[in-house]
Amino acid sequence: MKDSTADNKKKSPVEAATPTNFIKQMIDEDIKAKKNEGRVHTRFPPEPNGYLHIGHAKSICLNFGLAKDYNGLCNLRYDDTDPSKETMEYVEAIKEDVRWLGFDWEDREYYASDYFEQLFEYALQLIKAGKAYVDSLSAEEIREYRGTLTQPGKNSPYRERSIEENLDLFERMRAGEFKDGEHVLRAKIDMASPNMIMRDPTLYRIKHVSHYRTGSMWCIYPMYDFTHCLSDSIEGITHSICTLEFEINRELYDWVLDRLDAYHPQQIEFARLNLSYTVLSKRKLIRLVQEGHVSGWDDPRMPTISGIRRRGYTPEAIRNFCERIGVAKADSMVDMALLEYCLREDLNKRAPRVMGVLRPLKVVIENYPQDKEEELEAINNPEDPSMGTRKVPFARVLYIEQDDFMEDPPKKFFRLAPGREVRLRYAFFITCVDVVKDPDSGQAIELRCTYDPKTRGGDAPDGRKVKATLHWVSAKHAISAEVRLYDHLFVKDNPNEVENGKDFTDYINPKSLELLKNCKLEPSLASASPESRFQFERLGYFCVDSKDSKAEAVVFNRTVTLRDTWAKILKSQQKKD
RNA sequence: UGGGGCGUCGUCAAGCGGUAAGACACAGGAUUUUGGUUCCUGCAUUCGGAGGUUCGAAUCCUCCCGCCCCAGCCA
Repeated sequence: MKDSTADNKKKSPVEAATPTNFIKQMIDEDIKAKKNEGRVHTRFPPEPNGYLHIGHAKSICLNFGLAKDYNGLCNLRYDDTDPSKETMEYVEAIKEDVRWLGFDWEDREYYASDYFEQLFEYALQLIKAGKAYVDSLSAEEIREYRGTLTQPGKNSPYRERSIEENLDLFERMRAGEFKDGEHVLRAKIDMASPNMIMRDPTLYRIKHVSHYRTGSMWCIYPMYDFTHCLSDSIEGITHSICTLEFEINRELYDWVLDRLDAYHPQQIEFARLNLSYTVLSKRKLIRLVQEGHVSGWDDPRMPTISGIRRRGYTPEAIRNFCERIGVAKADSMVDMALLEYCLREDLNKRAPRVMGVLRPLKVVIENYPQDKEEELEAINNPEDPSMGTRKVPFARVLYIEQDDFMEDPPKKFFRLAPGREVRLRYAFFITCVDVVKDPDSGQAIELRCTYDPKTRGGDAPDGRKVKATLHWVSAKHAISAEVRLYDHLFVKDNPNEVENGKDFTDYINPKSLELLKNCKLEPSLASASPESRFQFERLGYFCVDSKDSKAEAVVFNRTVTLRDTWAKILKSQQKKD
């Protein structure tokens, strides 16, 4: 019953609808209540101080996705208020990543730094309303005055300065009359608030640092809590979606907007993504890069968008993953296996199949004529007949995978072994008649086989069956390539959980990268362009490395293996022993 | 020991007072020229725990337990 009707049934609009979540429910209610005239306007607000990672992808998909679902808009806004950490390099990288993921902010590319003048005006307003003051305590003193989680703080001796004095001091802060740290502008709220955030939070600090966009225009910079809510307000954002750790900041978000009588967006918090076998905190990712545990932000083992892209992931797979994991408020750790499932699902449909031998074992077909060669027809993608076929050259000397031969095979191994017949995919049945071994190691270095010319294409006219089909490549025609095998960056499912005296870097997987130098690939791959993806049959999905691959020295990255039930059988058998 | 949040299958996650969706993972089986794909089948008498309200509770109330976040002039 596998007709198109059944397929259509499966993808009926109801079932294909993106899953609901608590944010959509809130928006639905807002729309019903005619809030914001039914408008939906979100924003993705990265700080350009690092590269985007898969956790950001969740936020990007959420924000842009909501805008799309509700016929609204989503802005790209850089939250660039700390000039000591932010650079143009990051701005560019972020744009490239968001675009690659498939989202478009059109002309709405904004920067908090563009609002500095307006923000300054707002600060003046706050001072005039008696809601902010210039504090001249040192950073350490401010910390002491703040109190603790269980004890209230105490008021700064500068808290009651006159409005005039505050105005004067704040203007002079801007004018550069003071050194870093000499004064700060603080909101006058409540030093005894049970919410630490509300104990007269700092609004502006002096930093004689050049900003990557505003240069030396400013020497005072607004803090996040002051900037973010007002930036949202200025842009007419309706729903300001952020992660859970900002939940306590919402009180301040609302406070600022209320004091200033500004348009008031709704902040909504959701749980950030955690993924098993990797880390997703900027601090940790930056360490991996700086300490050389990886080759850079775009190392294919990194959970960064650029790393994942270089690894060979598709934007479709990532978007699908973000949809499947859902949006909620409970802390969660998503299984990497789900991401890999989404990837395979996508690649299975679109990646052309090809044959490549990673660890070559020479095979000589004894009864195949010395100088003969022929071309066999291979299907490019059994999942998609429209992708057509190609010719693969066959000759007397071939390579097969070392793993596909065992001299003394265990029970369930049904690949090649002495005396056994198997199929070479799209080619012939071959039988192993002899094994040439290295005299020192005893390792098989060459297999002598015979082939059955009547099985050309892979079917025996007499109907006999073989239990295995192997991939192979003609020695004479093969191209050599470097292949990089990647595995989880960490051996621990949650590397954030560190045992006493250890560091998360202690859990880095020593085998996260395996370099294979002398792989043999079918000749059609010689012209593969950078970033193009293939399925190496029976092995996994691979892509041409975007940085290191050259026409004369091809480099492939293994994106992900195929599901491997044989490996599972081996593992469970090993466990039994 | 202050405040804010959160606890539904191994992992995500629906559920919104009418008797536990779905996905991944896992385990079987079928089909297969990829030990791939696809297709079947199984997988929470129970929702952190204990009471209570109700004809009826994962959903409402009370208490308890556990986990996360906050003491940056970071975001």
